[in-house]
Order: sequence, then C-alpha cells, then structure tokens
Amino acid sequence: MINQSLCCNTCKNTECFIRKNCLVPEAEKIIQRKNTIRCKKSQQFIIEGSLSHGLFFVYEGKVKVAKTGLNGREQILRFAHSGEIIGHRGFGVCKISPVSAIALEDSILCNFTNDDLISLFNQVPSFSLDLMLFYAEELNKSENKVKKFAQMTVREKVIDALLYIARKFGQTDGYLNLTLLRKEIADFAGTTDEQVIRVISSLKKENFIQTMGKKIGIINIDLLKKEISEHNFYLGS
DNA sequence: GCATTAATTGGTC
DNA sequence: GACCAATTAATGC
Repeated sequence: MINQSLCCNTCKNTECFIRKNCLVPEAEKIIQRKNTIRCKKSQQFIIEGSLSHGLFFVYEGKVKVAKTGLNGREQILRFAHSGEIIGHRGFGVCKISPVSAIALEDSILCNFTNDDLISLFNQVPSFSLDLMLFYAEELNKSENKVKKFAQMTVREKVIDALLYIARKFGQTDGYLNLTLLRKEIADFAGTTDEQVIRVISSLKKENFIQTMGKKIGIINIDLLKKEISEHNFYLGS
C-alpha cells in the first residue's frame, strides 16, 4: 500500500463525482487530504460491521459490494468499476459499514474520510446535488431489484445478471469484460452456483451464450434480452 | 507433481 | 429450487 495520492486534476475518470464537481478552489485543501489505496485481487477493503472509513472511489480496477448472510452465504449487491463510488451508505447517521467490499482484480481506490466529505458537502453544493441524484437512482435500482428477486425465475435472474454485467462492463472479443466465479454470479442473482451452472449450460445449448473456462460471452444481447423482456421483467439494476 | 479450489452433473427432499 | 455427494477440470504452490 503506497500512500502517494493520485491527483484529481489529472484524473482520467471524468465521470467521478469528485472530479466533476470538486475541482474548485474552496475544495482544493480537502481533496488533497484523500488517501490512495492500492489493493490486490481478493483483498477486502471494507468490512461489514466494522467502523466506516468514509467513501471510496474506484480509480482503477473492479470491485464487488456484498452483504454476508447467516450461513456464510453472501449477497452481492453490485459491482463497480473505475470512476464509481463505494461505501456511500456507510457514512452519515451510522458509523458502522453495512456492507463489505472486495477487489475483484488489483485495484486502486481513492478514499475520503467522513469528515472531509461533510466539508465537501458544505463547500460544494453541486457535489451534494450530484450525490443526492445518485442516491435517488440507487434507491430506484434497489426497488427494481426487490421486484426481480420476488418475481423472476432462476433462469430469468441468471439471464438478468449476465445482461447487467454486459451492460456495465461490456464485451471484448465476444466475452464479458468481467469474469466471475459461478458462485459469484449465483451470489449476485440470488441463487446457488449449481443452478447458475445449469442455466449457463442450457443457454449454451440454445446458442444464447458461449463459454471459455470461466469466461462467458453473450452471442446476441438483443436475443437474450427478449428472453426476459417478454415477461416485462427487464428493468435497470 | 501434489494439494486445493472451482466447475459440472446427478440425485434427494 | 436448495442441498448434498461424486467426478472432473483448473489453479496454486
């Protein structure tokens, strides 16, 4: 972990909330106080139930955000790539982080303390607004997810998970740009790894997807979308 | 190469 | 549709 902070002014992540709103004189000092954290693949940088250490922005890499269930089962809430925000529910009223976050590959994160964030809210109104809109959107997605979990079959949930990954991370050379374990797909879709494997095998037989080891590729995204959109289940998440 | 972990398949409740 | 067991494939050391 090298603590040499990256500079926001030259940051490549133009979609980052800090980058978009906080490159103003009144926020300069606060931004300089951020920490840059480098973590290896599989490294957990937010621990559920531990003291919240503020907000994280993914500078580079891919991470998963999850809640752990009682019998060791985890529910993956979402995945995040560069420019995105992590741990945003950990600050504010509750000082305890409600989620875990784990790097899916070697990643670099920018970390702001809760106090510094509050200073930013006070100094930069557009940042507050931007974040509020983000929260609203997150809530919307979360509500869609409740509906999906209640009404979709396992097959539909797995298809939905694959489409989510395709939408968010894209595909290169016919394969998704995010390679997950079968179990991770299951943890995200809300089912078991055996079920995921069965759905994947049948989708493969039906020529919707192709696989190469762990890698999964969607052959025709629109065709796969039809599998769930016909049921009016296709909502953003 | 051996040991561990993941993927797959079949079966039971 | 979850859980368990057995087999095979992949991966780490």
